Amino acid sequence: MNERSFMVAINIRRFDIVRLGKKDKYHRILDAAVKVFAKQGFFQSTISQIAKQAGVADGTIYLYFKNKDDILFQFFSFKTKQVFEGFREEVDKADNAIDKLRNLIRRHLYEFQRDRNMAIVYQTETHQNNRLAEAQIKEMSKMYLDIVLEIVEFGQEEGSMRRDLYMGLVKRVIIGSVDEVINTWIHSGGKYDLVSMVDPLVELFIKGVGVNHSPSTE
Amino acid sequence: MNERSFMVAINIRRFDIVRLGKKDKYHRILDAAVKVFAKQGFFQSTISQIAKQAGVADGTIYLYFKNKDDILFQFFSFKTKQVFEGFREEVDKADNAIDKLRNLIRRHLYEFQRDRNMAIVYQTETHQNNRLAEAQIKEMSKMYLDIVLEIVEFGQEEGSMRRDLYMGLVKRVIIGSVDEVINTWIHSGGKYDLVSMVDPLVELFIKGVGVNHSPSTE
Amino acid sequence: MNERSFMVAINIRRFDIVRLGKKDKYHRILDAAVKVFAKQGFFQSTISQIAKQAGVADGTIYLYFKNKDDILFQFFSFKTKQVFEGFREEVDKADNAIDKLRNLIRRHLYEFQRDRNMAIVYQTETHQNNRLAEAQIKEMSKMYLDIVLEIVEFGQEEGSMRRDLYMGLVKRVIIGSVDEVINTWIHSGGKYDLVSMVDPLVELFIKGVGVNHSPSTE
Amino acid sequence: MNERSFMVAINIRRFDIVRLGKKDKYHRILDAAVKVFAKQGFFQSTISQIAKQAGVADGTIYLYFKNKDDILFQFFSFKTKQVFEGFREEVDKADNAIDKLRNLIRRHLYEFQRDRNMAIVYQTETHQNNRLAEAQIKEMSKMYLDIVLEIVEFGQEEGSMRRDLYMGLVKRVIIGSVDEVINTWIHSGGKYDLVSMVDPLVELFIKGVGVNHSPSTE
DNA sequence: AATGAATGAGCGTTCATTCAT
DNA sequence: GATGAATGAACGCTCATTCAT
Repeated sequence: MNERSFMVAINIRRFDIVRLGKKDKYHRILDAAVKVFAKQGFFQSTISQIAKQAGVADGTIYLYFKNKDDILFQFFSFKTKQVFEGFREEVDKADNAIDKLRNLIRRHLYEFQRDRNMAIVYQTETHQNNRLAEAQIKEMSKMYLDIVLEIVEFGQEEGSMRRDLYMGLVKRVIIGSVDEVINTWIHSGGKYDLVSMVDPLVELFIKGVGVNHSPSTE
Repeated sequence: MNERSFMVAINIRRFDIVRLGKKDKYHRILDAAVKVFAKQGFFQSTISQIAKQAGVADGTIYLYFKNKDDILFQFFSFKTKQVFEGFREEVDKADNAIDKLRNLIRRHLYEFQRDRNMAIVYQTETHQNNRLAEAQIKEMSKMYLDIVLEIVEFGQEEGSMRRDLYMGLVKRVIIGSVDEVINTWIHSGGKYDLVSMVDPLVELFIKGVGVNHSPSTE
Repeated sequence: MNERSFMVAINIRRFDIVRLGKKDKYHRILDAAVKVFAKQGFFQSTISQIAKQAGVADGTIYLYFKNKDDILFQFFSFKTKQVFEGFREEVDKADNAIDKLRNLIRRHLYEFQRDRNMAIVYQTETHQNNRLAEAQIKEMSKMYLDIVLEIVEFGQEEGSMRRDLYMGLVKRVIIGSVDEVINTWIHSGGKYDLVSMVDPLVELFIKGVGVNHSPSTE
Repeated sequence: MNERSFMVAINIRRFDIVRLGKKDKYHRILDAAVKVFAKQGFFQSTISQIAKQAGVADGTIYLYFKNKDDILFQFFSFKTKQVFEGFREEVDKADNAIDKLRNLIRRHLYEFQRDRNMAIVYQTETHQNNRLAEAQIKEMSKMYLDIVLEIVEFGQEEGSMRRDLYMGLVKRVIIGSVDEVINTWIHSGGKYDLVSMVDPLVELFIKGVGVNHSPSTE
């Protein structure tokens, strides 16, 4: 008797969810930050610049991020990490080592081409002694290294790759090469198609630059 | 009565004068800066830290460098450039492409292992969108790329390297790989011998990771 | 199809409605504020902390208080003032000066012991050059001083107190002493019973610390 | 021959020492800070205001103080502490308890009258839950309490003070009274002579406000 | 030449207050 | 009324650079 019941009907259209979600502003800021970082580097970027780019007040940023460092941290924790996690499934799609490698690199180039600002920030901050996101970077780096290692070992078992390889070096050659290809693309202004580099790149890894020494021994 | 006179005798021997000469202090500051930059990155380093490390006053730095940026500029202009200029002669010593490549990389690894702080600063700041030393970096980068290009073309003419190579890619694979090998060494704390990586690295470039395809043609 | 409907049933019992009434919320906020001020001081306290402590939203506070300063103002205007107004009747209950003084101080100690947070805020902010609640503080202070003055004059007339007293000083000695007794109690963590201090305190005021010089003159 | 001797005569007049010593600017800033704190309270004061008052740049303050808190800390550590340390010798000058007490309070009032800004800041910040200078404040407070205790015990032994005193209370009455006398003086604008309060104050402590009860016992 | 105290612009961050919902 | 996201002014503090000595 002392109770009253209210029946409340709430209609939420998809549009509203997208437009008003907290996620919305979070991502707007994160994207703005990545854009600013890409242009000027983390330390040269100011909160004011990011806020302006995101179209919010300076203080608003602190509703979504603990501090400036945290923006970079979250970039690596969520934005980049997610990209790297996609690599795994791409590799699993193929059933032989060379295709696996090709899929991995293609996806890598594709994702980085797709979001050039992310690519720039990733390449830049990853080569820094940044204690800020060290754990995240190490984790992603290890994930990538492990996938490559796995692919090469798979190739050795299926007989498509040499058994006398210094694995530590193979990993670095592949990763370093992809890295450098992306860097060159970035510094060129992103003018040409990055993904089309996959096939010649993989071919180089497999066959090397040397001419073929007839029979077998080396 | 309110005045006191102090008589101070100061003896300065020629040796001291020489030891503190301009050339000397310039390098002391530059070395100190590189050490500090290596540890904390350019933007995180302060003039005070550099001055302290060099054993001079803050203001003294401005007698030798225009400003903070100029220190990095001069690092690339003189310290690093000189290292890269040594690469040329190393390449000329060999008379076949593969040895030329081997010599180039060996010298590269040797020099970077020799001065780890330089290696760190080079690797770090080179991957930045640093307008500060952009021209210097591009010049060195081009010099390196040209040497590699030259070597590969030489290899093609002497018949030791394939003619169907996408040269732009070959250059990036070689440079990216060396870069990554150095990076790994740096992050490992410089524990192992970097130079010993040359031979397996060159072998990888030449032969690739794939198994040998029967007869001859490729 | 893009729309979703949520039906939410909310049950609110009369009890809750009553419990959240306006009067109630005002006091909840004021109490919360006093608690927070007591712990951290006025300037170190934030509206957010008060809101959290009161269990309301930040904005809600501005429905009951003009601004942050106003909270302190109202603390002195209503919470503390009311306590001080109770002193008057306590004094009137007694019919001789010494008992009047005893009653005044007992009530003072009792009320401050009863609400330790109020005591802390009162003691702290009262010693500040706070323009915020200056008028209120002066008024209460004057009210207290007047009561003490009245008591002493009463004592002089009834013959229980010396006539050669510097009244301005007597007031300050009494007030300052009570103040200090409360301060000490606060800083001790409020461990012991404050009210039990009345009798020895009044005895000290009356007899002083000196030994009694028999006859009369001194 | 390789050696050269320089004889340098340095004349330093007392004036220069006083005017240029590092101490000079340190004290200028500290005095300025105390002035600003006195007017507006610690939390309401800004570094800019202090710098302006001291006639230096904002940054200069950080050459002499670790941070804003440190200014208050040093105020208590050096400026105020020194004043309190002077109390001891004043007490030792007298040979009976009552004169000791009189000397203590006279010096206290004298020093606080002499530097009104110090007095204000001391009275204000001392009544705050300031974790900033807590240790310093407690130390001074204890020093003062101990001196008073010592004086009263001395008085008891020499027979000039009652033996049936609740010592904890006596200390608080004396300190609280002096405190309040100073507070009143401060809030009056420092118009009248504070030191002249000593004699009537001590007389009150000794004899109390009550009339003399003829014979002896009470 | 060498010093290092002094400067002050500029940044990251906080928080009282507002207002659309 | 109640909310809490958003605001932006204001502050403490840092540090590259200057300049009197």
